[in-house]
Amino acid sequence: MRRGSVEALDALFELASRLGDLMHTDLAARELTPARAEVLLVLRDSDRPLVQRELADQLRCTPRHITGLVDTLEAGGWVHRTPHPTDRRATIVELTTTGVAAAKRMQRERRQAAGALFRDLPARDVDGFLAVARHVLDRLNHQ
Amino acid sequence: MRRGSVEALDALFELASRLGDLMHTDLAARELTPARAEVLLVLRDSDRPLVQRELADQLRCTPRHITGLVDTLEAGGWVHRTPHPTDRRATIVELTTTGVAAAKRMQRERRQAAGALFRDLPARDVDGFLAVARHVLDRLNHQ
DNA sequence: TATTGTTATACTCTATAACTATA
DNA sequence: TATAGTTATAGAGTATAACAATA
Repeated sequence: MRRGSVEALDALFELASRLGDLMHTDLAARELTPARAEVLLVLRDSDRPLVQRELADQLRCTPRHITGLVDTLEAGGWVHRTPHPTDRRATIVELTTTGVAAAKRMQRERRQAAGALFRDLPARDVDGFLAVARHVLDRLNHQ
Repeated sequence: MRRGSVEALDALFELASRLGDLMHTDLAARELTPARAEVLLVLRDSDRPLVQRELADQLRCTPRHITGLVDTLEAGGWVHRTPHPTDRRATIVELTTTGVAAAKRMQRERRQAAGALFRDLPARDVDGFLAVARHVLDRLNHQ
């Protein structure tokens, strides 16, 4: 077996866990959670409004779960629901001004955090890290 | 900012998420969950029996949470509680034979999975990946 | 007075199943 | 008959606060 594989896997999980904790704390200060923040980012990344079903597909979760997330986000003023113009079963979810601002801010902070984490590493090393990560992701996805 | 930083961070989270899903599925087939499996692994890695308080410290969670995890693990026959010989407030948690077998098996499977994921990459690349991961972890831990 | 583990309570993530309205 | 979203229910991760027994 490849030397260092287990260590690499351990480091990967440890890293994800620590970064996840940090994110969680930062989001909590703004009354958000990782799952709810993810909804905002998906809406922000989309070039058009999404229907709840599409949100469920993109977040890989159940429609039922989306109902709850959107309920909370709507109550907090981040998104609002609109009836679909032609399909009366469907509900369009759109970011409010507040939601757009929150998503923008999260994107900016993510860029800054990424920059800070890898700052004093040679570009070559970061590229190598990314290449390995993508290689492993490919393995997982196709097969 | 370092080019590729954001992509590296994204890939890292994606990877952790996919691997986490796989683990979750595998563990569920054995009536375990990630949190409960972690208890077994910590006990297995320790050279001596641990008290619940020590488990909470090592898992970075609350003593209350440990109570629940150990309750379930004990009911399932993976661990058993023993009164501490000298400190009557404390409770020692030890793996049963079943628990030891489960922990061993998880360790073996983790080694195999790690090997499979990184198999067709040059050792140099895996080492580089690990070095970057550890560098970033250091940044997070000390500062 | 401090510590160990517990009861009580609560929020969040996530899922399945049954149901309503609509396509 | 299939689909979108909801109500109902449930398990799991995780936390804080209050408390009893013990150190």
